[in-house]
Amino acid sequence: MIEQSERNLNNGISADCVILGFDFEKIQVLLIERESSNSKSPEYALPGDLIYDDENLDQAADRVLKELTGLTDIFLEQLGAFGDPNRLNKESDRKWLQSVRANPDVRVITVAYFALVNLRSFHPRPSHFARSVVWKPLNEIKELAFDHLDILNAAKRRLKINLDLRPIGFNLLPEKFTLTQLHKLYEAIQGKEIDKRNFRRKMAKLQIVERLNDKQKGVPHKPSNYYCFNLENYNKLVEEGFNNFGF
Amino acid sequence: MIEQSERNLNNGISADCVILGFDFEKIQVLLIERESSNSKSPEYALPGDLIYDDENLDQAADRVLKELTGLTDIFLEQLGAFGDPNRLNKESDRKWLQSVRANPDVRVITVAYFALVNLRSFHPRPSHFARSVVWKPLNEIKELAFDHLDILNAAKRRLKINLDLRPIGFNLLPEKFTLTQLHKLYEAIQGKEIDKRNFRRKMAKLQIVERLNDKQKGVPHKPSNYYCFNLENYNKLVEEGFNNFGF
DNA sequence: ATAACAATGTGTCAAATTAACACTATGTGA
DNA sequence: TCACATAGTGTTAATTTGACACATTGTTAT
Repeated sequence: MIEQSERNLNNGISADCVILGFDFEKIQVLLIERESSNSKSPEYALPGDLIYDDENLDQAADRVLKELTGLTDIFLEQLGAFGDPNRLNKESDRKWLQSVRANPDVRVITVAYFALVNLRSFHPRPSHFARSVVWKPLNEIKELAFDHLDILNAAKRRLKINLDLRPIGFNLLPEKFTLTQLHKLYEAIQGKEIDKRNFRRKMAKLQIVERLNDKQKGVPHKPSNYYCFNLENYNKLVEEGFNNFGF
Repeated sequence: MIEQSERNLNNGISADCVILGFDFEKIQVLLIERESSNSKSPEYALPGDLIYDDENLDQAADRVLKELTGLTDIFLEQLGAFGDPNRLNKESDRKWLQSVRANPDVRVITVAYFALVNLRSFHPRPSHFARSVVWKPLNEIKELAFDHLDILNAAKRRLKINLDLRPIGFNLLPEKFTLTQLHKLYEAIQGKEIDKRNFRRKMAKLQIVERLNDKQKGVPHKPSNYYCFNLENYNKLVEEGFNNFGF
């Protein structure tokens, strides 16, 4: 049927990524910025690209992530498929597609992915699908292109659920981190305060963090001890069927 | 672009449904049966159909479910998108597609759905995509067409996770049921024994079941009391942010 | 040098939840 | 009326959770 030796884009399916990071204050999401056609404030969208006919969905998401961040081997999980037949109801979306796609009017289903990264470990770089890339605070985003706000909301839900099922927080932090940073991360994801002593007690009991012989330097207060994640103990817990990493 | 007045099938995307029921013994899944081309044992697949270009994904799943079961307003949730470019590696799959599809060789992405039904409330009926329909025990299925076994495994995981988040079990039971039936259902989903007294104590505390003035009749032992689900109390719990329906 | 500052790090107790465990009650059928 | 089969019920110990306040340690400013 298909008679072409070059790599073929599948015009009906795209992979979009919700890439989340944590700056020790708020959860941030990586968005691509496009110039507003009519001089309004800039418009944002999730990074994504059409998939090729010879790659599977996960590979397409990996590719988008790699092009944008340079990173591979990242926590990446499918969120689901999205795509109303009339998701192109915004005029600006239609115009933008016309500028970047060969067949702008074809119905596209997007398969959304959910990635967790340490945002200090790379500088996002533009790609053929993203001229300008920015981090934005997850909870302050009120508008996005297409149905991307729906996707973002699905990501928020997934983040919370995942946090109870496994300690995904570690994917958002650097290799060594302080308990306060981990604590703030849990609070940011759950959207509520967690008692400091109770938090530390539970972490101590789980034994999935390990105390390093290393402290913060140059902070104008008592320096915090660094910790790292203990993958081995985590795996043990999971084998035992443990599933309560939440609070 | 599209110049046709008739309803158009989108040849690249299908909706497949994992329809689960409970016979008070085991979790059952509704499969379509196709005659084995070479006289081996029959082959099974998940029910599904290509989507139309003017319907959204959820609507397509609703349609499949309705055609097969006659049911609407059913618990139905998206599982995710599946579809390797080379999912047609089995000869039998390719043959079967040739017999039912206009473009059997086009790459198809399938969006999988997850439905929970009371299997006593209907008799599954054949449809244009399903000549013969059967219930099979979920945990005894070792082989399915295409990548449908992957989808089934995703459904199993989702079922367990969902059970902790909300009392989905009630979707699998008739309106009135005994506590023993509910208990067995929880055991079937979790795949482990749950102490009878502890189970009943927790249900009593949650107040999401209501005792009816009605008993089993004609059973050769002490008749069990019937209960029904209390939606109001359940909603109250959810509003309070309760999320521990598990054991 | 020392005092003010700012964030780290630590323990106890009461309340709630969970896990483990065995016997009586009630209807049917022989 | 007795045997059978399943329904239905309570207690105790161990664990987990939630609420709560103060001493520690390094830096900086005086």
